[in-house]
Amino acid sequence: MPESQPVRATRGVRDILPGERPAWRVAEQAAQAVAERYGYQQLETPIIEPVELVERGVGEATDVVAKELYRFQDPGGRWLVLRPEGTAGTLRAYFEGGLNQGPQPARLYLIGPMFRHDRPQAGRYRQLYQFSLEAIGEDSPALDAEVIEVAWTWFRDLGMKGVSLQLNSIGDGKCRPAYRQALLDYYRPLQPELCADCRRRLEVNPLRLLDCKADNRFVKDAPLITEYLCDECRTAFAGVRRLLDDAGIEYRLNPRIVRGLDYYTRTAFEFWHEAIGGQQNALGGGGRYDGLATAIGWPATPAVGFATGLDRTVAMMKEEGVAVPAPAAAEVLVVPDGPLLEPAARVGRICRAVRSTAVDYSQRSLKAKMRSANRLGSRWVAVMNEVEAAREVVQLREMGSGEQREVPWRELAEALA
RNA sequence: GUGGCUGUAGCUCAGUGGCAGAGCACCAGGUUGUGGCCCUGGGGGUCGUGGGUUCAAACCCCAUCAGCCACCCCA
Repeated sequence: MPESQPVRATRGVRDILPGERPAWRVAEQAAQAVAERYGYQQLETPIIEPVELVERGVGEATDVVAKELYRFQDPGGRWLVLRPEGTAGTLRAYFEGGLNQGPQPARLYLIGPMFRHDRPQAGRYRQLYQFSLEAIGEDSPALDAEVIEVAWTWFRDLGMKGVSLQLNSIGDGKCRPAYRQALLDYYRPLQPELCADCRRRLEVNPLRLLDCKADNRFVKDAPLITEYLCDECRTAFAGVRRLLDDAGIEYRLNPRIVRGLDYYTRTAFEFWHEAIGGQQNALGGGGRYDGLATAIGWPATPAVGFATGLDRTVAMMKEEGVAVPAPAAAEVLVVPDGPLLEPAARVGRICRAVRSTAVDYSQRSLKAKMRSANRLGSRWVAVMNEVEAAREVVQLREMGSGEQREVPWRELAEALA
């Protein structure tokens, strides 16, 4: 009888069990393959980062920082965070690791867990996994188009169909202030009618007013950022669009895409999936973030990138029926009939030279062991009793055909080859 | 932060006041060394927790905790 309630995983996180891992592996390997095909190199950054990196990089007024950050003090009293996204850390590593002194742009990608303490629900987790990719150190709009193309190709390689690209430009430090003012001029008179969140946004981050679903009716007539872009931003945006057109990548211009992180400038985009139940339809997003480097105290450096969610992508693969065959846990199962631990372990070792092999050390009936062999999906079973162990032979059974023959241990490698 | 729904076996769940159940999983047997289909049996339950009502509570009431879903935001 248990002493108390069984310990379960903490809220909003989950295990990715062996049955699901093959689909994850397909998604991850496709990500690596496509990124590397475009000349991007993998990097890993720490999951813990100094709190300043995220507060100054992502922006203190964003939901991600203001409400969702896992923030804690380490035993030495330093304030740390569990990274909520990968871009700020990647840019930090770019400088600290001297990648800014190599060929530019540095093309980098990262696959790993991120942490956001919001309320969990379908498709939304407190530990989520992202594939993110960045081109750092050059401001060509061709790189904006390139990173979009990488993400686009990744979804296509995975066999995903219902993905759409939403594209916008949100200007830069030069033209955004004017637009910001225009937004304020438009929204200020409406203030009494706005929802509580929007009244706060009005003071803190007016761009995010466009994101509000509750005040949809006001968003419709709000001024458009694209009307306020400066010449440079306008030219850059046109360049991105021409490159996407030329690449045959379809997109929808969506002036309401403003992104939830402060560091974006100019190009902003999101990938949506026609939501299959639930509102968590964003598969990824990104854009240019020329201001991030200075925000975290490094020299001004242009960069562009995206982050995509593996959790939702894998879920959508399943929804779309993308087939991922699950390989057998072990191709060979060694089944001793009786207490024959050493001989069984030895036979296992022999088989492993050529095939993945597990050994059944249980004391159950032979019938029960054969049943598990069947459920494991093993292709062969090597059975032996005491007499056979003494003679150093096994009965090698092929589960598919049911054919079985006696094989000496020394010939097992050939028999399984 | 706000709302809705749900907590019963390892898992998925049925059970609306009167003996705590099913399917799956697990073990054994049917078959004296041999899997899949089938059949039989077995082990396994503080009915989330605490209190209340009642002759009697998994069921009704109160509280509490947890989970899920949704708003919001995002991947």
